[in-house]
Amino acid sequence: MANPAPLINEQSPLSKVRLRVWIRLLKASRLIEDDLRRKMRDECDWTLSRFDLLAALDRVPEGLKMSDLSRRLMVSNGNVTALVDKLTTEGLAHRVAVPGDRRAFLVQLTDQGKAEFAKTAQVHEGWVDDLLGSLGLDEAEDLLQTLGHVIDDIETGGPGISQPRKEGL
Amino acid sequence: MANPAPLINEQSPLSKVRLRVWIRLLKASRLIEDDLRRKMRDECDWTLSRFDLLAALDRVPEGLKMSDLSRRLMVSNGNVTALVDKLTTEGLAHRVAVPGDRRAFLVQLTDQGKAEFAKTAQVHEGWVDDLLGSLGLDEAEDLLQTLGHVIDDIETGGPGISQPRKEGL
DNA sequence: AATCAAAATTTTATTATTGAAATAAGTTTT
DNA sequence: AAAACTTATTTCAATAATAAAATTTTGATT
Repeated sequence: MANPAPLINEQSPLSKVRLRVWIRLLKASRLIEDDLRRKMRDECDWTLSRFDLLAALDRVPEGLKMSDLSRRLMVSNGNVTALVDKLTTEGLAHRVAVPGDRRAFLVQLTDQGKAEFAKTAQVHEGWVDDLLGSLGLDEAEDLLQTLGHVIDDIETGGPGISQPRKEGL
Repeated sequence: MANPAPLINEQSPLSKVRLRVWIRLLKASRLIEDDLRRKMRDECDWTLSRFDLLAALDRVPEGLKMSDLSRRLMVSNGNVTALVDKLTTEGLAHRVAVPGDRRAFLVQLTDQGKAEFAKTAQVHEGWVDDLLGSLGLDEAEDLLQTLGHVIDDIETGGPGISQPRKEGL
């Protein structure tokens, strides 16, 4: 009655709705990210990548390997190398040897790094709170859950594995 | 009105939840975008920017000005120039004069451009449908609505205007 | 041990994007 | 109609990110 949902989803409403979701998700994300990036630059003279890197390190006091950082931040290895190098010369982070593996090391925040991050993180949280000001608690929690499902689905079943979905196209 | 919302939101749970929402939104967005970018490159030999540009043009048959494209795609003017130049030399788009304003022109798709976009758009929709496969219709529609609110709020009340929020800090 | 493949990081060359200055056309003010 | 703005686009130099190759170390197999 309401929706006879065709089995062939080539033209199904659902795939169109999902497409619109993606477009809107991307737009929201860019809108927020661009604004945060601009504020970071103008008001703190930081790049957003730098903030993200410090945020990742701040959450794991024992430190993270380069490859962990690369994976978590979803940026290339070379990029992490350059970022960590810069933070190191500025005294915000340092590399410490991993006992038993001379290839790798852990990147940790210095005390100065922790302190500077703490300051900026507070300001950053305020910006985000402003930008997402339209979200009430319930709405925010729903969103959190839905996005969580999407992420899990992509990370587990998703891209690399590509289970067969349909025969024709 | 409806929300007793503490005036000091510095440590309020809500701002923390919003921060988590932002982090998750960004993660989902990157996960999807990276995957689409990779597939575009590997399977179609297209950049994602190219696809986005064609998509914008496809929706507006009468054509769009460079500045419109720049605004819609949220990329710089110079970037649009370069992209349109490339599409033009490949015969997918062309510039047509705007009567009455010799500064501007409209960028339109050529027939070839429309045809090639149509093909790729179909494939693209399939990828998105897969990536967002965890979203049912209801969930997708909720998400659509919530993201719509977020976007509207940012675009109208948001960044440029910056009504005073707090004195301290 | 000697060899080989995998893992962790760095280096490199290339590409994409930006932001700012430059050019040019249109609009408003005086 | 001159001067001063604003808008539309392009050019250009600098930045940031990537992908791929190179280095070094580890772990496993023979």
